[in-house]
Amino acid sequence: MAFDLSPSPAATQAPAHCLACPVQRCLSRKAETAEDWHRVVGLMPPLQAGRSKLVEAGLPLPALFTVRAGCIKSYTIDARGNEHVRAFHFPGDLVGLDALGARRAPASATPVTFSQVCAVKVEDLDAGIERNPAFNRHLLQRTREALGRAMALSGEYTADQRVAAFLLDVHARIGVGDVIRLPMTRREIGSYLRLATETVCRVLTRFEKRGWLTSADKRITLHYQEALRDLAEPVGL
Amino acid sequence: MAFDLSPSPAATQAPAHCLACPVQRCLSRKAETAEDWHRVVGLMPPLQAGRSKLVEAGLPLPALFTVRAGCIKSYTIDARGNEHVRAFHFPGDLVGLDALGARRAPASATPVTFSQVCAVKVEDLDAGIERNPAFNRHLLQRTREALGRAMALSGEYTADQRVAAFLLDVHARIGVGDVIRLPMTRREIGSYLRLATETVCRVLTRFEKRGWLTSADKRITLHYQEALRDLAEPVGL
DNA sequence: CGGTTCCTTGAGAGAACTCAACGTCGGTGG
DNA sequence: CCACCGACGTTGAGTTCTCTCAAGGAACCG
Repeated sequence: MAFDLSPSPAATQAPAHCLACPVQRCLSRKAETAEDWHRVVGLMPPLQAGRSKLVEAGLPLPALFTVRAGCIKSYTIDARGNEHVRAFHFPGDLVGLDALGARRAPASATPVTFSQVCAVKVEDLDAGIERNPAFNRHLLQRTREALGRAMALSGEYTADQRVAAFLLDVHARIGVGDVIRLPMTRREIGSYLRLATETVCRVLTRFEKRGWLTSADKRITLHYQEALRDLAEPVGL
Repeated sequence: MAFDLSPSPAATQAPAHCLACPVQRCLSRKAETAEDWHRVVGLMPPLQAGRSKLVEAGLPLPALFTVRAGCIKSYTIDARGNEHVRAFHFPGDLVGLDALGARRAPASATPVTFSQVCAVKVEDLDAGIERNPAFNRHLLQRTREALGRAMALSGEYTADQRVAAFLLDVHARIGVGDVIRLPMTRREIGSYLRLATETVCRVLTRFEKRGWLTSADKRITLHYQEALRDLAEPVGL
């Protein structure tokens, strides 16, 4: 279902920060009344990398967040103190879906880079769920998408396939032309893809030697997406 | 949230096959009217292993299914013709959540063994969503659970950890005393856990040599769950 | 500037895979 | 009735991919 870009009847009731919001795919678009608008869209102060937690694993979910700018990661810390990145959330994505309705959040969430998010308090969301079927479908849809992504990633793939799929996915979501500005470190990428940091490096070097891309730290330029696509195809992200 | 076992106001409106249903956790328990009961619960003829598909990958989801007896597997076939099991569904589980709201189902579903399921047509489900918020919460909750399971499994674990977690999970769901009657083959277990068939065998043999269990083909008897639990703990299924 | 974190490359180790072989079981057809 | 076939389960041997350990250079921050 493509997103409806035509002006909604509620457009005139939108808060000022919504009118200037770069994100098109947002929970707020499902709001039907001015009351709902302000319930649903609470712009939060800018977030610095790693300075705050939106969600704390083990505690109840305080709110559901829509990323407006930047990048948020969901992660867990295992018994040995190692971090495991579960997801990267880019503008338009919802943070907290994995905890919605659960007593305790399964993962923490924190900004990877300078970020801005909108928050919907869980109480308000529950109220919205009761009354607005469009909210429901939106949430169910997004949760299903997250499930699909997790399923795809849980498959049995080589390091090359994983990295290729990751690059294409990130490119599709925040790429500008052929260029990707990666917000996260190699270690975080490796944690997300279940690869050692060194393996991520080696794969990138390998791709670069083949002329498929140019890697300058966090700036990746894709030269030959077809090759990456051939590799990543089985992953089906 | 523990399931409410007290007679619901709708109990007298239940179809005959519901009164005799062994499954307690079912979409039907959310029905509020006689109309909903029959909309939601359509008992299907018994299914033989591998003889039919409930869901066909690539096609729209025809209905959502609740497993009443047996075991259903969700799976995909990759470009090389290899099967990848995404999930095993036991009595009480919903089949098709990963396709709900999507144009095309991401995975097929077929019985692993002699099974019985109830079906809710997608149209009826949508109607239910509009009117009954309890449906929604149920669906969202189940989808979130599936997401949690996928996330847990997508982690980076050893073969021993995976198999231990799998055995405990299956035991919790369909175990009788210390005994598990596995409905699926070693190949299917390996496909689900992203391990070679031989590796699954070797791990089971290893566990048996340590006295943790007795493995006689599809019949597994757990002797020392603590040891398995210690291994599986990081997986957090 | 030090100190820390990140990125990169090399060398060796280990876990799981592939290939191969064999016994068992259940179904099928001569 | 039984021989045959295919699928399944198990075990062994060798290989391969990724990890771990180690080290050096670059970038960033206080």
